[in-house]
Amino acid sequence: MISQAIEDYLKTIYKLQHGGTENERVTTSVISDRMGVAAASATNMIKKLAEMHLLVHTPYQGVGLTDAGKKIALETIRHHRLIELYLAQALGYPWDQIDAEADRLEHAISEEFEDRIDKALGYPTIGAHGEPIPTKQGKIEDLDYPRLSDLETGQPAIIRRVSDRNPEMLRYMDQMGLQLGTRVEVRE
Amino acid sequence: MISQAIEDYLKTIYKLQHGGTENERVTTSVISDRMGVAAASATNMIKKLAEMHLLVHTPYQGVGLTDAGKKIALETIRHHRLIELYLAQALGYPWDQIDAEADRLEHAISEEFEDRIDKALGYPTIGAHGEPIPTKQGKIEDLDYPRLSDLETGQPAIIRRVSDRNPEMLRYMDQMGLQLGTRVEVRE
DNA sequence: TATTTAACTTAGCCATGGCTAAAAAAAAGT
DNA sequence: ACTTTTTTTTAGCCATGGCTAAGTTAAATA
Repeated sequence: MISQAIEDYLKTIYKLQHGGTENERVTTSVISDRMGVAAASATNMIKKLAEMHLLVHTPYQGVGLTDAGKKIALETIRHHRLIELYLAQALGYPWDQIDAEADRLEHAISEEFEDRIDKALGYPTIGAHGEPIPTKQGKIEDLDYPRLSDLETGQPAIIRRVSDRNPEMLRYMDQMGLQLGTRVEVRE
Repeated sequence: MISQAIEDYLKTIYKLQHGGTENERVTTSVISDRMGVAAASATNMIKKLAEMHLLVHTPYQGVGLTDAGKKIALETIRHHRLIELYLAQALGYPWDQIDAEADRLEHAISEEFEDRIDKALGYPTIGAHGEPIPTKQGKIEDLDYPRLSDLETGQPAIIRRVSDRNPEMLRYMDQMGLQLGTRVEVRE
C-alpha cells in the first residue's frame, strides 16, 4: 500500500528533481534534510521505494523517480495545490498558512473530494503561490520564470511565483503588499 | 501523543456509551466489533488508554471514559460533524458519502480549519444526520427523539435524526424522498 | 454443582517508520 | 598517493497498532 510516508517522500523527491537548479543529484542527504529525518531513515525508505519500483537508486549517487513514482508524486502534488487554493479562496486562509494545512489534508482526501473542489475552483491550472497544478492525468506545465536574483538593477518585473517554504517571508510580503501579479523593480 | 487510532477508539467508545439504548456495558467485544479489529487489539488499546487515564477499565466488565477521554472524544466528534455538514452544504456531497470522507478528514484538520468551516456554516448546532454538534467547549445537547420502531400505527411524525452507519439505507431514503424534516406516518 | 460455552486477556509475532552508533565508500585536502 | 572528512549504508533498537493462538475468567446449561 501507498502510505502517507511514501507519498511524502515521493513528493519531496519530485520537487527536488524538478524545482532545483536543473540537474543536481537527488542524494540521500538532500532528501533526509528536506524531510527532516535522519539520513539512515531516508536510506531505509529509498531502499523500500526502489523495491516497489517507484524509484531507481544508484548507491552513493542518488535517486530518480520511475513513471510509477512520478505518477504518485504528481497526484499528491495535485491534491496539495488544489487544497491550498481552496483554503485560500473558499475559506479565506492567508497564504502563509495554507501549505502546512494542505500537508496534512493531502493524504486524507478522496478522488471525490478532489473533483469537487476542482470544480468549485473552476478547474484552475495555477496554484496559490503561482505553481502549476498537475492535471488528473499527471501532466504538469513547465512554468519557468526568471528568478528575482537574476534580474538586472532597474529591470521591471511582475511577481509570478513565490516559494511556499518560508511562511515568514510570505507574511512579510503580505505586509509589503506584494502578491502574485504585483509589479516590482530591482533597486539594488 | 494522541494518535489517530486513539481518537478513533475514544470516539467509538463515546458513541457506544451514549448512543446505545441506555446503560449497556461497553465491553471489549462491542468495541472491537465496531472498530472492525480483533478483540485482542481492543484489549491492548483499552489497556493503553487506561494507563493514559482516558478511560477506566474494570477487567471483564467494560470501560467508561474519564473527563479527559470524553473531551478528546467530543472534539473528534465535533470535527466529524462539522466536516460532514460542510461536505454536504458547501460541496454538495450526498449524505450517504459524508461519513466516510469525514472519518479520514477529522484527524487531519487544525483548530483553524474547524473555526473557519464553523463560521462558514453559521455556527450550526445540528449535524447533517440530525445529531447534535458538540461545542468547542465540549458541551453536547442530549437530543432524545422517539425511535421509529416505538411509534404506534397511524401515528404521524417528523424525521429528526437518522443513523449514519448505513449508507445504503441513506441512499434508499434519498430515493424515497425522505429527508430530515420530512413528515411520515406509520402504516404497519 | 459440574461442565460447557462465551468473553476476555496474555503471549508473542509482524510491518511501518522512526532513531543512534558503527562501518564502508567516496570526495577533498595535503 | 595517502590521509582526513563527509556521505552513505548497515546493524540493531524502539514505539505503534495490528494479528493469531492459547490461556483464563465469567456465564450459562445440564
